[in-house]
Amino acid sequence: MKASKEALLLQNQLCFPLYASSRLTTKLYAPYLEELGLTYPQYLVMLVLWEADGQRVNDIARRLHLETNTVTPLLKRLEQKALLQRRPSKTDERSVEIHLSESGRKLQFQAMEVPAKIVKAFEGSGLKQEEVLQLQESLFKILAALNKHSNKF
Amino acid sequence: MKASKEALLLQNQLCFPLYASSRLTTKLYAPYLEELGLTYPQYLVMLVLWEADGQRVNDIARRLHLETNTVTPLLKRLEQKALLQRRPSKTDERSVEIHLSESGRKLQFQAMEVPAKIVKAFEGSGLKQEEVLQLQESLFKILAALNKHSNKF
DNA sequence: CTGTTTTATGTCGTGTGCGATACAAATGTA
DNA sequence: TACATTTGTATCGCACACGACATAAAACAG
Repeated sequence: MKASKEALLLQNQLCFPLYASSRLTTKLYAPYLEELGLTYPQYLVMLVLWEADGQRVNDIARRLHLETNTVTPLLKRLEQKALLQRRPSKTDERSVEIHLSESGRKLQFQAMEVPAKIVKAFEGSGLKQEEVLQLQESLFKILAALNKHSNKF
Repeated sequence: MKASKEALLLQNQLCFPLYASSRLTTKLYAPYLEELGLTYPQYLVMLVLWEADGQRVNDIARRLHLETNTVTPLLKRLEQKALLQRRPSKTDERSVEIHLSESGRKLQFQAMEVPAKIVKAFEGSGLKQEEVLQLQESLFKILAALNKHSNKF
C-alpha cells in the first residue's frame, strides 16, 4: 500500500479495532469477575495457575505474553488476597514459585460459571457463535505471528 | 456450554487472545510512533483529529470508545507537545474544542508512512493479507456488538 | 577456581484506562 | 422564573503495562 491519508482513516486500521474491542471485552467481564474479587489480568493469572500450580514468575509472564515487571505486582496483589503464596525455588534461588492457596484453588469452582455468562452476553449482542470461533482462531494465529516477530522467543 | 474446567483453559478463552494481541500489536507500532514522538493512544487521537479538526472531547472519546477522563490527560499531553490547542466552545461553555496546530497538521505527512511499515512487519511474520482483512472485519463487527451491549449508546 | 556473562526477579518512572465523584453550564419543567 | 435534571469535562485513586535499569544467583569460560 502506498503512503496515503486513506491508510490513516480509523476505518482502515487493524490495531484500533483490536485495541478497542479488547478493552470493551474486558469491561464485559468486569461485573462477573468482581464477584470473584478479581480484575481481568488477575483472572488470567489464576487461569494459568489453575492449569498448573507451582509455576515460576517467568512461566506465567511468558504464558500471558506479559513482562515480568508487570506480573510481579499482580502476583503480590493476589498474595494479599490470600489466593497464592510466593516461595523461592529450592533448586534455583533466583526463581520464585507461585503456589495456590486453599482459597485460590476453591475459587476455580466459582470461576467456572464465568465463561458461560460471557458467551450469553455475546449471544445477546446478536453475534453468531461460529463467527466468534473463527475470530478466536484468527487471533491465536496473529498472536503466534506477533510472538515470532518480537525476537524474544 | 456447561460450566466446566475446560472452559477455563487459556486456549478456550476469547478475550485473552484479543487482549494479548492488542498489546503485542501496540508494541509493534511503538518504534515507528516513537519517531513521531507519539504513544499509540496519542496516535489514535491524532488519527481522529486528522479526519476532522475542531472536535470536542466527547466526540474523540466516543470515536475511540474511551471514557472522557482517559482522553482529557491524553489531550493535555498532546497540547504540551504543541500538536493541538484546547479551546472552550463559543456555543456551549461546557464543551472544549480541540484544534490542531500547524505542527499537528504537518505530522500527518510523517504518519502516512507508518501503516505501510506495519503491513510489512505483518508480512514478515508470514501472515496472509487476506487473513488480516477478514480479521479486521470480524473485529469491527465485535466492536459494534459490544458497543450495543454497553447500553451507553 | 576466578572472572564474565546470562538469567530471574524486581524497582522506578511514565502513560494509560476506568469507576466514583465533583462541578458548572445547559436543558427541561412546573 | 425557580428548581431539578442532564450533559460535558475534569479530578482522584487504583490497577495495569512496559522500557530502563538494578541486583543477586547461576552458568560458563579459561
